[in-house]
Amino acid sequence: MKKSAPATEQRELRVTIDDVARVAGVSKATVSRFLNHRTTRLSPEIALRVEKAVADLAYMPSPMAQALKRGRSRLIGLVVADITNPFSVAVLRGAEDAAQKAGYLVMLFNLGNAGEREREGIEALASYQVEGFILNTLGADSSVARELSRHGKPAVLVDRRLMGMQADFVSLDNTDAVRQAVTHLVGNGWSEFLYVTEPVAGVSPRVERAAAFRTAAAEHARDMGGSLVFEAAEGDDAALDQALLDLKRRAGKKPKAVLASNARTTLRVAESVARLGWVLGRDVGFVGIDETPWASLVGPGLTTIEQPTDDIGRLAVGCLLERIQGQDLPPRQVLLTGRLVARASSQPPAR
Amino acid sequence: MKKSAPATEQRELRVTIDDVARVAGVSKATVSRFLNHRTTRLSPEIALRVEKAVADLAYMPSPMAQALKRGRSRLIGLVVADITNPFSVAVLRGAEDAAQKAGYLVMLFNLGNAGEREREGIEALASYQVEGFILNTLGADSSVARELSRHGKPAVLVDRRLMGMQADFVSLDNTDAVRQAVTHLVGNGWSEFLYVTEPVAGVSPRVERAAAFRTAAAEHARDMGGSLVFEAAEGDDAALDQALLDLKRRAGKKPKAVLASNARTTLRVAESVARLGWVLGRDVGFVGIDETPWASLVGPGLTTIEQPTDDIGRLAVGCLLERIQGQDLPPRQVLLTGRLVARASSQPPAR
DNA sequence: TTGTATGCGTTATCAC
DNA sequence: GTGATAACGCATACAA
Repeated sequence: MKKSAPATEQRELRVTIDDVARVAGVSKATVSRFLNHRTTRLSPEIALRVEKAVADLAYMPSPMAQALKRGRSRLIGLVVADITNPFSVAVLRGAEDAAQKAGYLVMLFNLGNAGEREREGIEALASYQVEGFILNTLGADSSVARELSRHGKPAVLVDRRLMGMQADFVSLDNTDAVRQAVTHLVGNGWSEFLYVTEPVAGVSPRVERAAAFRTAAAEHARDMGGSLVFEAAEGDDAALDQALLDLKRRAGKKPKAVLASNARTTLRVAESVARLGWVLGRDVGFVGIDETPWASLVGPGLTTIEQPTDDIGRLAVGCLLERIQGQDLPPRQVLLTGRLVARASSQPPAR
Repeated sequence: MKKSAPATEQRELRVTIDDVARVAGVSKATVSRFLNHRTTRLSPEIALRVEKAVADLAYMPSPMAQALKRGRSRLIGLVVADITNPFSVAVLRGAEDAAQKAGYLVMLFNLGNAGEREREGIEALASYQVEGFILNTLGADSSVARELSRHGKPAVLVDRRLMGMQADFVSLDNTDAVRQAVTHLVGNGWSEFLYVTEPVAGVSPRVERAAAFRTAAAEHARDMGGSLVFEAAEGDDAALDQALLDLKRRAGKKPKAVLASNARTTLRVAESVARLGWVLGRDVGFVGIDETPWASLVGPGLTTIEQPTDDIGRLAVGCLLERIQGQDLPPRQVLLTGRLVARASSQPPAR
């Protein structure tokens, strides 16, 4: 019945371990041993026969069956808050690459910014026996931590911390990044500052960066006029325009600069500046977190802080694999430092 | 032995169909039927018991085991040429979304532009019993078509055709898109044209768009001065600068315009224009294929042709699911029309 | 209508 | 050293 291969319709030609065993004239146990426990000694002659059969049939074990048996799937689950976000994609790239190199495949679950689906995503991925998670979540659903530990599978957080979650964490060194930006601008002679961020709302990188800005501002107090943090609500461009106008009024004749918390904010600030008829780097200094391919093309070129996104992804799966391999370390934090890419938007103000 | 759950170490608390059966006081066959064949009539009383047990235990079938048994995994394999490419990501987004809604999960394999890994990717994904493929490949490895039909699994091509591959194909209507761009520019009074593309090298969308440009140029011959196609090699910025200078010389006093084949090309053209000290929309008209978040910020704003990327992804999995459900249709082509987003870079030339 | 038994492709525990 | 054989969790043909 198994041998009947109708030539008309191409049937499933999956080569199984039984086929190999039959061709090699051994039992499947032997084949399995040959494949998995290279240590145990097989008689050379048999080893050769098996090896040849495997090669001839181009046999590849079914990861599904393996997963079912051993409980390990060589799969990594990646839950991402918003695949539209270039940062997420960059991390994904690094992660997928590192995973591939380690013989793992990535299963993706995109939340589309729908926080309530976090549990759903983890659930779905877990059901496929992923061996661990990389989470770039919204942190909206606090039950995620429980959900995760319920499965007892390792997880590493990327970019965003999760309250009540004891796990490895890989991210940009936000404090240092903001400090670099402020130091750079102050050093170039800018003195009135506005830090623009998406609504903080307890999202950890936003919280940290805003706090870092306040700290840095305090550190540079004697070289700075004033500093303010503005939370730019999603669609409210008018408010952002107004914040910039306020900055201008506040600054008077002193050179004013804006610091944007990420690429999306950078976009919005650039648009706002354009609406006001200002020119970046002339009417207002600028540094934005997140390097982008278009940074050099906007105005006179935008100074940015580049995140080592690739490394973030790579290190995230690195951490994860260590956990998967059973190492029982305490939760680690991996903070990567950003790199300031200086362009004309932050050059010393005229006069 | 199964019942011994050491309280010290949280053991695998995977709920299996056996657990449900035990709790409900029925056989696992009954549970399975309740879950899969809602049609077959169970005695209401038993159905209720099973339902309650499933709910109480929060039972979720193991997709792995199901896949092993039925040969179907509710998994879709997505092979992407370069996850760094915003277009790929946009498609991925749409695809992942549609897949999720249909109860499928996406397994991702990124080629990182390494064409020789196409087979590897398909192989890896296939081994996980993905039910079908969505391919946005490089087309470098011609063995891919064979590889695919070997597995007998449906595939749909996105954006790039594959030689010798009979499969569904979803893409932007390249011909129409280029025609829109040319018509728009000609209508606004631009007359000398340069079409800039990445090296064509047999890559189908590049071929098609370049061809479409030549056709459109021919159609508008009486309103156009001249038209040329330039293939911008990867790192060779000087050549691109020279091409633009040639365009200028050729055009003389006539208004000259550049058409960029995609977002990456747009970036390079914009950089080149900046190097030459020109201003888009004034010294040179411009339209680029691919809408981007930064299009409005470069120069006076870049006119673009927006691809319906989301729909492309969505329709791709739509096609795929139809195939998976066994419909035996002839290969289809789904061509989606782009939308011209007019900005100042293509406004009628001064004078 | 429900239960029993078998097999999907592996790995692992026994015997031999 | 090697080969039966029993799981892994599930779906289904068949028996009841």
